[in-house]
Amino acid sequence: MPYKSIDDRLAASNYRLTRQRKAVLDVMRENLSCHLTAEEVLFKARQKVPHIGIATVYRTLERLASMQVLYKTLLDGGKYRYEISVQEDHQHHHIICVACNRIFEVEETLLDSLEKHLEEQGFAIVDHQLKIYAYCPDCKTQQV
Amino acid sequence: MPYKSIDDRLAASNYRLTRQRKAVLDVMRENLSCHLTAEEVLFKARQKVPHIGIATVYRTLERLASMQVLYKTLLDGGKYRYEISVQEDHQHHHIICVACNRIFEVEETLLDSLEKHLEEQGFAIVDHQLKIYAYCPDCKTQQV
DNA sequence: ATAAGTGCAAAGAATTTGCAGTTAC
DNA sequence: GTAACTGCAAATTCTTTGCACTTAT
Repeated sequence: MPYKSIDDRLAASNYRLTRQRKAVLDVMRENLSCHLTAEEVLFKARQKVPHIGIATVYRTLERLASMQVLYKTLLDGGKYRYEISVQEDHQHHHIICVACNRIFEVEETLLDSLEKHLEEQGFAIVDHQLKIYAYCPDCKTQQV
Repeated sequence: MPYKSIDDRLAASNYRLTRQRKAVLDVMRENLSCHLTAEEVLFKARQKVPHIGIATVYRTLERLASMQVLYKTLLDGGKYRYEISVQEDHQHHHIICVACNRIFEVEETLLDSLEKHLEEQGFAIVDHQLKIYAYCPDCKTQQV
């Protein structure tokens, strides 16, 4: 299993563990299945390091994403969102509630047959991402 | 079949068919399975109406998307892309080549069982979208 | 000691908006 | 005739970058 821990990946890339970077990383670790925007990360990180700036947050998120420590995605609304990537394989399948905008995760199992089909057509699949727009159970109930 | 033609949808919404809007709509009709950015639409539309401005293009695309005439999506790179929606049900499943950036369409068939599963959990699904990142057959062949 | 990282503010890129003039109906 | 639409330019929003100062190693 070629999975490397986050700490291994950090150590392998002459990455200085500053207070700011630790704060960002801690925020991401404390919000395991959240899909945070840079601004949300900023506010949470400021509870740890009050003077951290948005540029540092962006730079840190960008760097962590390029190291595969975070997964960066453009789910909706024109803002990037970041999520910690605890497993090697991606499983970024989301249900976005069209009423409350909460984001739910779907477990991955189902795209294997499609992938097989496409590989037969000559594609070499690298990654995939599924977005489902729906009313979540709470919002569905609240509708008349 | 509750499908309404584009013209019906336009007529039903006191929509004035200006030269600019006709140009944008024609561009979209002439690029059936393309996923154009606003800027790409602008340049193509200027071949028909030279003085059309980017604001008009955005306003028209936005309006057509809200009428379900176009499908608006954020595929990659932080820009919205627009595609004409010729069928009632959405089938916006794309393969994005990670080498040449071309976008391929996948026919839809496979997410039914997943939807059934989620509906049982209390979700009411509105739409879904699948992105697959891959090397396309051409680029795969060109790799050593 | 010094290369890397930070915060600020300014720059960029994509999109939206205000407004005075224009046009489809 | 008039409400809707247009083009321009300015404003917004999100993200990136330049630079002088600071800090982890």
